[in-house]
Formats: sequence, structure tokens, C-alpha cells
Amino acid sequence: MKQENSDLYDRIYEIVSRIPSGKVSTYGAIAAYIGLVSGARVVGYALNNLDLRNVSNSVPAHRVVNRLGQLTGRAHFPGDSMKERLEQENVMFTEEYTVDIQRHYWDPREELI
DNA sequence: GCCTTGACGTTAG
DNA sequence: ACTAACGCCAAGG
Repeated sequence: MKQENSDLYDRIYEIVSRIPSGKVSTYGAIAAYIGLVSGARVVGYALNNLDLRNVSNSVPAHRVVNRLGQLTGRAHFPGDSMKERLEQENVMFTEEYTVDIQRHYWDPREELI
């Protein structure tokens, strides 16, 4: 069965919304879960459209970081709300704008476990 | 309708 | 171990 573009975006938002508090996920993990091998860029683009959809409050995009744990999307957030948000979740930061991804890494399949 | 850019990731040197 | 280039999908110009 073929998936429409809208479904792809919706799926991304759904997975991101499933990220538990105090945990972070990566674009690649989400992309891989959907079926995209190296289409992690699409995931980022989808989150960018979040602002256009005005659902930023429903989708914790601040919990999504790259595989290095760097807050690459912090520039798209008002001020440092992304970093403060993660700190509010007791997420440990290895650097100013880098979270301890190896410790707080969360995979979409963990909910299945 | 073609080309460039982008919240990334992997492989090669 | 670090740096450079290529690849992927989607949207805007």
C-alpha cells in the first residue's frame, strides 16, 4: 500500500509525540522507522513544517536531535527554548548545545518492547 | 519543469 | 581519528 505525503508527515509527528519525557530521539531513527534509509533530511523538513502547521505545542520537536546529539534545530526555536526544554526534562548535556544522546537515546521501537 | 537548499546520515580518503 | 564528498526525499524559487 502506498503512503501519501501527508501520511508521511503525520507519521513523523506521531512518532515524535511518542517520545517520553527525559528522552531524545534522532532523525535517522525516525526515518528508519518509517522506512526511509537516508531520508533523515525529510524528517527535519517535516519538523520545519511543524511551525507552518502550528502544532509545535503538540509535537515535542525539541526532543529530536541529530545522531550526534547536537541541537541542530535550536536555531528554529525561539531563543534557547529547546535547550531549556530539555534541561527541564533533566536531560544531561555533554556540551552547551549537545545532549547526552548515548544516555537519553530513545528508539521508536522501544514502545514495542 | 528544472535547479537549489535544507532541523541528516553514511561511506570514503 | 578527522575531514570531505555523495546520497536521500521534499519544498520553494
